[in-house]
Amino acid sequence: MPRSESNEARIARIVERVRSIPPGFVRTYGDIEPRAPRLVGRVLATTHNLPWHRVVRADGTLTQGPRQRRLLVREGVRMRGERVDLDDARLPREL
DNA sequence: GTGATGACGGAAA
DNA sequence: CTTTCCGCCATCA
Repeated sequence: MPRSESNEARIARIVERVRSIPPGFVRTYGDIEPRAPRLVGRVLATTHNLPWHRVVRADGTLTQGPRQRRLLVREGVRMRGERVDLDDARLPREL
């Protein structure tokens, strides 16, 4: 089966979804791109000017350690120990 | 072309 | 709670 969607379109969609996360909230890699969460990581690592700290793992743990934690806390995101309280800060998936 | 890798997810033990 | 294993998709050596 050929790709039903170009790579650029997929990347653009990921970037858009990351950009649309408001301060004080987060989304998980899986919520952004269910079929390719690792691709989201690649985009965050290679694309500048993105609120990268608002993207966390599915279980609320952080990918970028203390640095990321500090930015989230500063925005008012509630934490449960070392992880984000997803019940409070997680946004619904986009349809 | 093949195989390893990564800012992941989820199930199983 | 932890570790292990496999699926996922684009990149890169």
